Amino acid sequence: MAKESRYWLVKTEPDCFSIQDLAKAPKRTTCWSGVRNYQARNFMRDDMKLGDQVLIYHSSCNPPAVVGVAKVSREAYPDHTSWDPNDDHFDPQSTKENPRWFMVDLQLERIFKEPIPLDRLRKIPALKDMELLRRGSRLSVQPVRKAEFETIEQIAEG
DNA sequence: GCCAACGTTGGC
DNA sequence: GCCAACGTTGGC
Repeated sequence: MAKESRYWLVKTEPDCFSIQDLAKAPKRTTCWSGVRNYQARNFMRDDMKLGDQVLIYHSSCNPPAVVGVAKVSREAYPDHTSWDPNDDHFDPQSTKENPRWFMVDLQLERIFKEPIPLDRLRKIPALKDMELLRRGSRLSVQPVRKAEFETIEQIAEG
């Protein structure tokens, strides 16, 4: 499924980096650094392609919600924050010769007029199999099915 | 390769 | 702040 996915969802804590921060970034673009989970890394490194659409999700906030859409503007390259001893995401086992962690660049497409909160997503039958809604789901980069993406877009457009 | 201990995520 | 669920680590 991941191999064919052209739609994704990434989580971010808005206290740390929000979609509004992305809107203010140069070229409305950011490198998605700091992912330190192998499954999430593999999706970024192996499967995310230029132009793929990415739902932005705000987590650890009230309410947690899907807040907008970005697109992949650069495919995977090594996450340099893993080499910086002063960075929170430093990993001494990642080297420039053999990088362990990767990231993509994301460019903002649009911010939803109304964020779609988690409890609302849970009530939508078409989304019942979303990874995000799975009990205990913690993946910070995850594939989204086309139909799920389109359902969310329709809701966001009112 | 098993699994207990530990650390992290993230909703509530 | 709590805690369930999950991922990683490391001893054996």
